[in-house]
Amino acid sequence: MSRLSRDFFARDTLAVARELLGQRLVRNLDGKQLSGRIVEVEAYIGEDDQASHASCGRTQRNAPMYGSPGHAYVYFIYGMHHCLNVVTEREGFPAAVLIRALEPLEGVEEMRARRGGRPDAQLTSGPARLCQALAVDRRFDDADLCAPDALLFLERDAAILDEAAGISPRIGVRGDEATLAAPWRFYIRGNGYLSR
DNA sequence: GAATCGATGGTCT
DNA sequence: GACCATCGATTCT
Repeated sequence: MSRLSRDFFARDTLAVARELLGQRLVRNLDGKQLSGRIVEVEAYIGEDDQASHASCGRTQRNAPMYGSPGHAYVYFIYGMHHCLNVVTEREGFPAAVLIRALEPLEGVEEMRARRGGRPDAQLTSGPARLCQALAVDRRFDDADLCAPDALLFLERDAAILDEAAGISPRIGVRGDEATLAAPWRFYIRGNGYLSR
């Protein structure tokens, strides 16, 4: 199973988001491997995207979005949750793909424990849920997901056919009409681990 | 099921 | 001091 390289992420964000469907997110936790298949993502593109954390320009918090593709942008939200993004496009242009849901593959028992024994359908079906299940927090902010020794990385798996891929506006975002309507959420139709 | 609401703290103006 | 790319419990229909 080959890892996704930096070249994969250094492209148009919508293309990266679409092609991340079906790929594996892998976490090495104390030697144990936890992984899941990506089933839902959202794209955040440039400072003109009102829903993006970069819409007000560069700050200390969103700096990783302006950095090198293939790095993580992990932010803390609502006083208790973490969310994981993968940075895309060229350095200097703020863009990223938010990983919104996974289908658990390896280390499911560990995920159940980390998620307080909740039903399996709720283990990784949300951006903050999957971070809790895979023990992803701000220690991974700006981490290089393409480094050979990365503890968090992406692996190539089967591509998702167009007829199996759904496209919709993003969830939970604020902004003007165009922002709310932008079809920048991608998901695997009918998958049991979607965030909603 | 759907709608509503509180939790809880980092970040930025 | 306001806001927040969420979650889970509670309170309805």
